[in-house]
Amino acid sequence: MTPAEPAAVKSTGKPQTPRERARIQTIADIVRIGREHLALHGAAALSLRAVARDLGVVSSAVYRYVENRDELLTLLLIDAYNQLGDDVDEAVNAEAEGDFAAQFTALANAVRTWAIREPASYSLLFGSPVPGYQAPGERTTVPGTRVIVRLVGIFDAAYRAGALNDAASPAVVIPEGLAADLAAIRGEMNLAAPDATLARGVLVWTSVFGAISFEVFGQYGRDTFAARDDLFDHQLSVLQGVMGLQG
Amino acid sequence: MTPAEPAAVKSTGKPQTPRERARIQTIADIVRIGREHLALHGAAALSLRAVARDLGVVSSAVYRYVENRDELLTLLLIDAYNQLGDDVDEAVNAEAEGDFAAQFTALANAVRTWAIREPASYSLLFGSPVPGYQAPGERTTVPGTRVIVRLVGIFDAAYRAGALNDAASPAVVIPEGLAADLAAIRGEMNLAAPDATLARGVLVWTSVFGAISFEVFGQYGRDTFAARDDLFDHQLSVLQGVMGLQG
DNA sequence: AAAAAGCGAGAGCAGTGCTCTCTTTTTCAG
DNA sequence: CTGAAAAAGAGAGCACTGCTCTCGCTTTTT
Repeated sequence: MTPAEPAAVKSTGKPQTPRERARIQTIADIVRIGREHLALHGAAALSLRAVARDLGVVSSAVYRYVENRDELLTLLLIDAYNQLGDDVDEAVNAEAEGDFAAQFTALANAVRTWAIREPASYSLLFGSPVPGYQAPGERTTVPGTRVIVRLVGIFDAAYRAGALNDAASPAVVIPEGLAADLAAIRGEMNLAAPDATLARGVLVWTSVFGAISFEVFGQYGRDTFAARDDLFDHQLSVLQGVMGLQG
Repeated sequence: MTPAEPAAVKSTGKPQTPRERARIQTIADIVRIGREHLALHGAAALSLRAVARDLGVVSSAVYRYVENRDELLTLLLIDAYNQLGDDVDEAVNAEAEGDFAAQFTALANAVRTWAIREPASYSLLFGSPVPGYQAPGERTTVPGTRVIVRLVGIFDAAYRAGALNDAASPAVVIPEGLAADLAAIRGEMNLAAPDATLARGVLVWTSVFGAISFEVFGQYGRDTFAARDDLFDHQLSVLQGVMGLQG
């Protein structure tokens, strides 16, 4: 599964002095404790003072390591993105190279499993934005796009391999503005798939996260769906059909 | 659009004494101010003391009207659900009675428009749950299900009218557990549509909210999609195809 | 008119984020 | 090896939060 030790610490070469090593260790401890508090009480209840208590240190001391509460949120955000990315990569890599349908299913199931296991982290990444907190794009963009990059990679590889059934997308017209956006994405990510395929990929992407969010955030009633695994499987198979992925 | 005056106050008959009328008015003021704070600063930053200040009263006085912060959240939750429900009803009712595709599009666009206009309220309803806060089902279930009830109603009416193209759903097998859940829903809501249709309806439901959440929560990058209206329109048309709704 | 209930003000408690100063410890340069 | 510099921890303090309690005052009810 996911490693227990957070790796959100910048490893600029080898740690030299013992003080530097201690500092890195302390930051790692703060992230670990913060992750525990996040899992137990949620993001809004994340308190630097409580982390300091668990660390066995007075509250002002943690400010030597973490600039403020938002900085800790950023560290936890990056940590969670990488946990999720690792899980997804592992699951997708376990599938046969040419079995794009299985890869898609594995990716979606990995996201769902992680989300159910770490609902607070999932909320932090994909839920309502924490008020007053703006994630610094230059630090979170790369880990934050690992899953979507992987998903798009699967779809594009499937397209290149001729594994996408074009009959699934009839005469759907892509408006000009959207086509421009998609062209930019295609260029930036070196994709081959045409507009209709990319647009459907976006829909599949949002739909997968919509289904998972409904489950994690409790939007289905409490007792509406008992067979949630079945439900998700079914949703995936329909989305697979939307994509034209032959199962 | 939506009325400016919140109606989340229980109107048990006519207000009798002036004190009772003043009380109802004060609660309405608290909800109105709370809604403003919610829109400006988000749910987690909603402070009873700040509401008290805006109300021109000392902080402990609001506890005469609202049991605690969670109670205020519940009032705002109900208020927001009803705002959204009113907007959706109005939009759907404006369409021709037999034009189910237009009704579906109107519903989805109404939700999206409201969500973009009131992102904090949307987050409260459909985002990460507020930690430590559990919405009291007996007060929120009815307003909270207005949209989905309306959506299912559209789909079921379309099915009864023979307006759903069954060719869209090939040999998709519904597992036993999911079929049981769907049967329970069908019974409870007096539906006629078969399992495959209901299951697709659930997918469409979660997909619509997934797309809106991605937009409102900023999950697309900042500049990834400039033509967001086009994108949403396209997603709706694909989902319409998934449902087999003839446009 | 007297009793009861409702209401607002104020003090107070425990918690939060964050800053500042002071002291101790560690690192580094000469 | 010694003294300066840097880093770290402790503690006090400020402004804020949710919430409780008590004390008077006003309105309603009996």
